[in-house]
Amino acid sequence: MVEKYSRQREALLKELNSRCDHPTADTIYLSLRERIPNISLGTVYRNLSKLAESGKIQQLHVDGPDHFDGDIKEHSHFFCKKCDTVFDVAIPAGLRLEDLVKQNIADSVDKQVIQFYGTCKKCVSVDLQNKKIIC
Amino acid sequence: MVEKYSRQREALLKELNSRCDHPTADTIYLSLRERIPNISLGTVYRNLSKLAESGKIQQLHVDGPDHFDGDIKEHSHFFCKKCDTVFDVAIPAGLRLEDLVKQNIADSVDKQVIQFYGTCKKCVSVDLQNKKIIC
DNA sequence: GGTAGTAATGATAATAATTACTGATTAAGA
DNA sequence: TCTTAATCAGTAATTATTATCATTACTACC
Repeated sequence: MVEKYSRQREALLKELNSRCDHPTADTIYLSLRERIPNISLGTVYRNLSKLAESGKIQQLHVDGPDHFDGDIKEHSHFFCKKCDTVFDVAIPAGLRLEDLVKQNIADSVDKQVIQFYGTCKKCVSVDLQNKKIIC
Repeated sequence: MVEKYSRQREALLKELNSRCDHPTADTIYLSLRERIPNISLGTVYRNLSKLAESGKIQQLHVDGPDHFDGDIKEHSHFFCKKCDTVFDVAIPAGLRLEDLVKQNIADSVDKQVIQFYGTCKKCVSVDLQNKKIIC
């Protein structure tokens, strides 16, 4: 399936790259409707998934609806539980993570979550086995 | 609101502490129904929220439904995108994070997410201001 | 430029996950 | 034992997200 240009997807990416907050799908939808009045929420979700899957944006799973980030450099986030704002945090190597956030953004840190996504060794070996059986 | 003992909440916590996977609310619900046949899914959600809020368990926001972890020590997780399994990862200080996961669990790491939760400086200063006005 | 093929769209329905409501039950202290 | 308030089961409602489908609009080729 060859990806085809679409005005909506382009606007979505531009919107996400031009703002420094970390909007939800709905926030982006409301924002885009000013320029593309009849854009549909489904189109926003569809393209956000597509952009996230191809690595052009980041999708952040948090309390409540997902947030999206146009900055794809590896970096951390600080979520304020009170005002629901998402802050960017750049982590220099060799620094205690929590201290860093506290320097500029956080008054207090309750919780720190580190997550990895990828493919586990078991799944890869199952793939190899299946290959053997088929070929 | 004084917290009152409940058989259901106790069973929930025990269940979560006795298993080493990271079940979803629904998985826990199905499991508990064997011992408490008429427990309701609402009760499971209500108590999971309560336990997570009071820090007795961890709630993991990921692709798809949330997962829960009875282990509240600070540690990382590895999510296999293929089999949807959640692995625990202990991170010794001073080690490159990604390398560690790759040692035992991961064949490949596509994405690493680091998240902080807490209260930002702005919110705290707003709180102070409000206090001034009221008192 | 015309047109065939197909990805993408808007509108809406459907699903999944979670939360809220309600009247009954039960723990816990007086 | 009596009272009160937290908790429950059952169910309805809400929220976030995904699927469906008929129509639109990119793209490649003539």
